[in-house]
Amino acid sequence: MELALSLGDTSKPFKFLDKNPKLSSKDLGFCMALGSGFPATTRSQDKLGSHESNYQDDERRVSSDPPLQLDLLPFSPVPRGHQAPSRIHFPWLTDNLVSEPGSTDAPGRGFDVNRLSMDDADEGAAISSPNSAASSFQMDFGIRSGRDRKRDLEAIDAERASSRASDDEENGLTRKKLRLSKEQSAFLEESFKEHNTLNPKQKLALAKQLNLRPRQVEVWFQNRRARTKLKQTEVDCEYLKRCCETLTEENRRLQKELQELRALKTSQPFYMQLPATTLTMCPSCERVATTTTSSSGTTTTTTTNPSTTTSTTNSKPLSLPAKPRLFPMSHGQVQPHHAAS
DNA sequence: GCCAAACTATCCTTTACTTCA
DNA sequence: CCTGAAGTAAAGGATAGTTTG
Repeated sequence: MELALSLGDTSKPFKFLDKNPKLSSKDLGFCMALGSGFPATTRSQDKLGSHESNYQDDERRVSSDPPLQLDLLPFSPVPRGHQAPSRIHFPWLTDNLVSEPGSTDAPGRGFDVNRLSMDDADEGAAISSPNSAASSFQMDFGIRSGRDRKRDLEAIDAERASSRASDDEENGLTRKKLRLSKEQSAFLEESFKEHNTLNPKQKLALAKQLNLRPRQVEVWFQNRRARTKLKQTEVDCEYLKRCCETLTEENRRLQKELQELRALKTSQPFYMQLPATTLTMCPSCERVATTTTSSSGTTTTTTTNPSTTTSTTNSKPLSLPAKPRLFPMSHGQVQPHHAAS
């Protein structure tokens, strides 16, 4: 079990957005322009650690560039004068990222949650300003299912936590650990399926989409990679354990077989007069065949019924995948290998 | 071209917080 | 309500690769 790793180029979109109909076109219908300003992520840098400053550098680097259209999402920007596609409303998105569907408002304008349609409500992902989430959602709870309401509350909590975190950071206090919302986690998870590492642009794009700091996205991917590795280690461990058990059992069986052969040799001395027999393994089927060399020099590969030999009556196949099976099968039989012992 | 310092990204370990049984 | 286990966000250090002067 291996994770496919695709380190695409920076312009490569997240393919899951195309593949996942739930998240594609209609739902994730927004594009993003990274321009000169990053008001949400720009903050004082003197309190930041080394990692933090790295990402601040990233932000500065991007920020200093001319406005950059990221094609991380399913459709391209709508040309001036064209009808904008419908847009999804992520609760964690700020109103400066998403504009109302069909609205002529440019992104960056305010968003009125009261204008949400029922469809939007059913998506359970109404947009709101992170600073006014509670009041906005309260307006809508009357028409929401309990589950949607719960999700909304979770989103609000996440937003509040994020807001608290930012405030704390700005105040120089230690940032409290926040819990990512289910939507944020799911989105990150989908991103991880596409790329288990991020380049700076992807990181920034994800951070902006999810209203997280780039450092949070980075840390999430780090921890996610660690979880994947841990899981893989557990799987490997389990496999090796099974292999060990199987081999132990096989060893036990072969020891028993050896004892039986020795007993047979003692009771039937004429056995020693048989022609020399060697065991060879068939490279294609990985089974043992018996090759007997006669006194005249001709060799014959024999296939005998295992049931005629007491030493093989209790043979059973190993369950190890793709491992050589060192025991006689139906078309080959192990003859007593009576070396001088 | 070589080298050392700085920078950057990632991994690993640990801590602290949250959730849940 | 308390508690321990599990999950996970986050911090900090180590390391390796890259860039720069």
